[in-house]
Amino acid sequence: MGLMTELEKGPTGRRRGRGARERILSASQQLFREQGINRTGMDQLCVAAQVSKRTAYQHFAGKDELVAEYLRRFDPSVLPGVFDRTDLTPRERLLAAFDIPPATPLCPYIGAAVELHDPQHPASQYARDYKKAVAARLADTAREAGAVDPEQLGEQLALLLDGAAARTRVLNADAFPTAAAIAAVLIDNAIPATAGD
Amino acid sequence: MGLMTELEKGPTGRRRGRGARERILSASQQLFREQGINRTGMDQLCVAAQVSKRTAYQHFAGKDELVAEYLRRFDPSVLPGVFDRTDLTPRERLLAAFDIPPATPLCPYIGAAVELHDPQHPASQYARDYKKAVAARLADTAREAGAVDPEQLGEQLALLLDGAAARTRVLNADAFPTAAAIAAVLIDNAIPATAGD
DNA sequence: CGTTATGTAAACAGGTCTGTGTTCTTAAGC
DNA sequence: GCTTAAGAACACAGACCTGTTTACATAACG
Repeated sequence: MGLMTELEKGPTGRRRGRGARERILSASQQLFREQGINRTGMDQLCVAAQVSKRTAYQHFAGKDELVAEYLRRFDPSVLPGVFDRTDLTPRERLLAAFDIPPATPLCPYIGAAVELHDPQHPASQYARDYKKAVAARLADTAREAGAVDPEQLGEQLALLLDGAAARTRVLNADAFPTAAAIAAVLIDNAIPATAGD
Repeated sequence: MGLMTELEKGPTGRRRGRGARERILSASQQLFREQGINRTGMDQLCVAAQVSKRTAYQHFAGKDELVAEYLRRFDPSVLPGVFDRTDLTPRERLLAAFDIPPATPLCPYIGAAVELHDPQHPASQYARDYKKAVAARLADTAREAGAVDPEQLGEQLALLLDGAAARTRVLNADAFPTAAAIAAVLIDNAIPATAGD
């Protein structure tokens, strides 16, 4: 009976259902990425999300909370499509982390941390948590691959990812192949020839 | 007779000499670093520089030009105290690039590129030039050290520097030791045992 | 002494930002 | 059909930002 999901909009352009929050977050992902956080005003964002400002501020206490939520929704499962690939060996999974689609302009976590410029900001804190989670996941996979010091290798590979992201942004040129080449050297050095696969 | 350098200020608090421009740039270095570029207004900056806004806008066409000049004045000789150290072997010089004072919070070039968010901005263009210059200097030193592929090694080490800077910023923890460890591995791999020193 | 830069001080213009209040409209559910 | 809650539309407040303008002061130099 109930079954009212996706009823979207009425004849006058009215939008109901629970779409407002999702539309706001979706517009945030696009605009924050394209223009940056500070250069995207709430007005513009609400227009893009087809939501009134009043509604936006009923869903989010303020822009700060929205930014934090934007980051949180960004990658809820930490590098999906990399660590989940059971068809790859652990070693291949470590390298797969550097095969990112070229459409990705910049790691949003670094962007947020730099733009907000306040380590205490909720979004900055989440960016920290996320980066630690990535390093931990890499370390787990490194352990699985038989690395001598998986924590160290995980931290090293995480640094390579961040370096590639930052350098890609500054130079406007894809730096991930370089990072992948370094990763290959580190992985070969850290994993005994007889281990893993 | 002339000899009027450093006459600084008159009895009424008036400041003359050619200090205004330098004071503005000096205040920029401090404030842009502490608060970021976008969060530092020209008003605040002029107060800190003890300069009227009128004067500031006579020296710089606008904030954009000031930001570009701020970056340009930052490190005119590209990593001073690293490439100049003739007391070190080329190999040691490559590693010395990772021994940065812990007081340095973040590479201002990355910060500017992210904050300004416009690759066409003069400051973004200079940041690109600077990063390329660093990589070239590293490549030169790598060649001097006898590396097999000095261009590649230079690019790799530059990526490590940027990775350490970005990661230090996001995590609020010094990532340069990790980068130095990776650098040591790369250098050892790229330089034949018999070359250099 | 008079002229001329150079600078201060402070108001102002026009814009954008976050966030709120106010009124009207309409869908959902009984 | 009636009630209720969610949202649209829109003006507005208050702050801050970049950049300009006006009026005044003083140091250097002839």
